[in-house]
This record gives sequence, C-alpha cells and structure tokens, in this order.
Amino acid sequence: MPELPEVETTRLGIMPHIQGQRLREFELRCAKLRWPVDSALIDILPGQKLKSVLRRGKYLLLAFEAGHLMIHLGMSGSLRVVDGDSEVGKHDHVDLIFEHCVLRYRDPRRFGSIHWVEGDIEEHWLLAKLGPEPLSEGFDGGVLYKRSRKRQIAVKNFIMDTQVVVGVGNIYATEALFKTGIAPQKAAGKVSRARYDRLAEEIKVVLASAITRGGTTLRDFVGGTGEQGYFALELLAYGRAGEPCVQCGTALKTEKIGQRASVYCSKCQT
DNA sequence: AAATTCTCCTGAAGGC
DNA sequence: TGCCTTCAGGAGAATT
Repeated sequence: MPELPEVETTRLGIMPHIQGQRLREFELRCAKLRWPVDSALIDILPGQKLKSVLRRGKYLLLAFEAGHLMIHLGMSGSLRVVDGDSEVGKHDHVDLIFEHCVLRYRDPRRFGSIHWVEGDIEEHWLLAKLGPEPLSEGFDGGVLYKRSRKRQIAVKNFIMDTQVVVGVGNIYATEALFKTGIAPQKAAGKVSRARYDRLAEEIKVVLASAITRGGTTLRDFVGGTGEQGYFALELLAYGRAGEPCVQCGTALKTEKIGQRASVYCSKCQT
C-alpha cells in the first residue's frame, strides 16, 4: 500500500521519463475512482507540456503549463511508465500518453483520485489543511508535543492524522512506535516531550530509509518503472503479529486501534 | 472541538 | 477444488 516512501519512489521513478514531454492524449477508461475523474481533462490536457513532478504528502502533483494534475494512489494504486503498445490490464483506468511513453494509472480498489487544479495548488481543499512534511525542518518533536496536549486520541492515530503530519500511514507508524518504545494505544496527550523528540526523529529515519530502499513492497507495490521495494525486509513489527520481538523475544501482539491493525510489543512499548 | 464510525472497492486469505 | 465469508486499508464525510 503506497505510503509516503512509495509515493516518493514512484515520483523519482517516473519523473526522468516524462518531465519536459508534451502530452498527446488523456485516455480515461474508468472515471469512477474515489471521486469521479473530470472527463473535461480529455480536452484540457493534450498539447500541454509537463514542467515537473512534485509531491505533497501522498499526493503526486504533475505540474503542467496550465495547472496541476493531482494524483493520489489510495490503497492499491500505482503509476507506471510503459510502452505505447503494452497490454492494458483490467484495472488500468487512465493513460497519460506522452510523446515518447505512456504513464499508466492502475488501481484495483479504486480508492485513489485524480484532480485537475488551476491556480494555487496549496490552496486546494485536499491540501490546504495538511500538516508539515515529515522529512522537512518544519517537523520535529516540538510540533508533535504542542499539538498533542490534552488530546485523548491514541498516539498512533495522532501521528497518522494528516493534519498533524503527512505521509505516516499504518506501516511506518507501527514501525516508528516500536522503535521508540511507545505503546500505540497510549493517549497522545500523555506522551512526554522527550519521547516525542525521539518519535519525530524515528519517523524521519524510517521514512528516509524506506525511500532509499525503494519503498515497501507488500502485495503488488512496484515503483515507477516496475521494480520492487525492499523495505519489507526490514520491518520489525508490522505484519509480525505472534512472532517474537527482536529485542526481548516476547510474542508481538496485535490490536485494533481506530479500525487499524496495530502490532506492538507489550513489554518493550509502554 | 475532538473522537468515533462509516464509506468507497476488490484481491487475498481463511473456513468448510 | 471451489464457493462463501471476512478483512485490509487512506482518508474524507458523516455522526456523536
């Protein structure tokens, strides 16, 4: 499932192939994503040159001359650079046909989205309320500490709240909490400043490390040109329920916290 | 305001 | 082997 490292891996993978190219055709096979894809894009996009490929949170931003195409991969989405004559799969909903290659959007569960935004992209309603980028200077333990005071919400849900910080999904929240020894169900308002300093640092380390390894391949995640990610090999908690904790040997527990599966060590995480 | 529940969807996994 | 049920899961919307 694409989290920030997977989205960044995708961005880095597709950018060199499509940046600077002019779009020839926007082929929309299935507009029924999380929100309906605007069919006017079929007329709007062709002829425009792609200036750059950016990212905000888990949103990919294709900066064209007249605006941004904002793409979210949802749960199961992927973007691949393919040949024009490559076979179209069942869940290949959109093709961006450039001069020299095709950018293909696939999303079996259709939880993703595609929006066209003219004007200031940061003011778009999906981006306007987002918290800081986790790998930026603007994100640190102080931010987490300040925003969490008096909050009863579980610390795991707190760091997964996109208004607090973007890009921390279930996998990396689970890992960062395990590595810092914080129990995921602990009330956010009761976590100390010192522990938030460590948590923020660990979130940065875990995300940066995952980007370096090309993301985490679970099920069928692949990068922009089809390669697998290797971070799954380093997961210490996520997906290891029942297996021994690497630090103390206790069997890892799994518990639903806010509708999400959470794996943790009841001995090491307090 | 903050917290919780609901919703979209389909592939994968488990049960029998 | 195969059909049926359950579940995962990002994140905005609706509800309490």
